[in-house]
Amino acid sequence: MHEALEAVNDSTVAGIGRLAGFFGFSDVMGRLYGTLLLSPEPLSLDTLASTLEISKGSVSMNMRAIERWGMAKEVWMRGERKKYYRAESDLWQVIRNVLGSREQREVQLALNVLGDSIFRLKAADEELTAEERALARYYLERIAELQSFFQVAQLALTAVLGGDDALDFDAVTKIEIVEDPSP
Amino acid sequence: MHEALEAVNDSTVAGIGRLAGFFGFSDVMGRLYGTLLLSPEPLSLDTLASTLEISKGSVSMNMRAIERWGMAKEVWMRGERKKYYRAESDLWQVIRNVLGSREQREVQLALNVLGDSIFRLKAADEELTAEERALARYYLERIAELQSFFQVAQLALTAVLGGDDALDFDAVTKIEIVEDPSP
DNA sequence: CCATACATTCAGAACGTTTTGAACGTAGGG
DNA sequence: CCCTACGTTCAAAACGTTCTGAATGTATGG
Repeated sequence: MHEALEAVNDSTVAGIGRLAGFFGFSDVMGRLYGTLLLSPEPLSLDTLASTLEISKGSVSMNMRAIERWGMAKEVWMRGERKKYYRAESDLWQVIRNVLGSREQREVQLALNVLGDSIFRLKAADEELTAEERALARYYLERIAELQSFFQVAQLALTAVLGGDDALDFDAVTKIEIVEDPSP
Repeated sequence: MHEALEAVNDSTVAGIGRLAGFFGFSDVMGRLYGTLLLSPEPLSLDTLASTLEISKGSVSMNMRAIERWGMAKEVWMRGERKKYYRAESDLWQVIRNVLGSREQREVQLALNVLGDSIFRLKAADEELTAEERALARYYLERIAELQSFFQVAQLALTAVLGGDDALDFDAVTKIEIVEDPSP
């Protein structure tokens, strides 16, 4: 294998690991995904374990997570007993999967909590002393700002997700079937 | 203090801690910032420590980080020997500070690495066997996709940062001076 | 219905990160 | 010029997270 190819592979896999870490996944998940992404052929768990020099156990668990996130699909190879995986190569699809099912929920939850707070403060208004009432108004100002932040975030999310939040359920449910390439 | 005010304070501080964690800071930094954000008056290190029930040392170190990120300013109170802090209450300013100095760098670095990889692969092309050349082309496809992702990220960043990447250097350099409110 | 080859699981180890608290440094008031 | 009140620092401890590897589960071919 040419040195340039190896170097590029290494830095790309490492980079995707870093990116995964940024998105709140473990680096290993990213490196597994990166390795698959740069392999024209599906890879087996054993291959992944020896390539990345991590234990089989870790590969097994991380690959299941990767699969659940729609970042890779299992590929059944005729005549093989091993499990093979192929990366979902459409990066934007992967990003939509993650944003759609994780960040979306998070943002919605935050907006609910903020809405609740506003309600509580308004409901309690009558029972408050003058001093408390001033503080309540102060809270409301701050909370309104937080609300506007999360509303912008929500807008940005729905923009990336393409208007409606249609997720790619195929990614997690289907198994691709490939003919054995050898005769 | 009315129960509703306390409840709202708690959930907001906890929520901002969560948000901070999401952005790659420690939860404690977020809770400190949240506590300051919901206080009309600047708070001292001691107050913060006892309010959040964490050690003085932790408050000291985290507050310095918060200050460096432009999330709060030190406020010198006449006649007081304690250090007081006030939150930067313009949330968008805070977000611009963070995105501008951290994510921006990260994205730029990624784009550089990817550009490098493309260069390396093209430069090595002649020395490759047919098989290696096919793999190199495969890599280039995948790397091009990564590039497009980071380019979109860069666009989004410059959009939020408001065209040019003007940072608020005041946030980290100035110290606000407040008159002693008591006679 | 074994024997084999693989995948999965999970308790414990290893690791990195965060927190604490005691020791130290420093400045202002008396 | 000392005493006090505060801030800072950092080694050790606590903690949470991730990894490993042996034990276990499972399916396939013979």
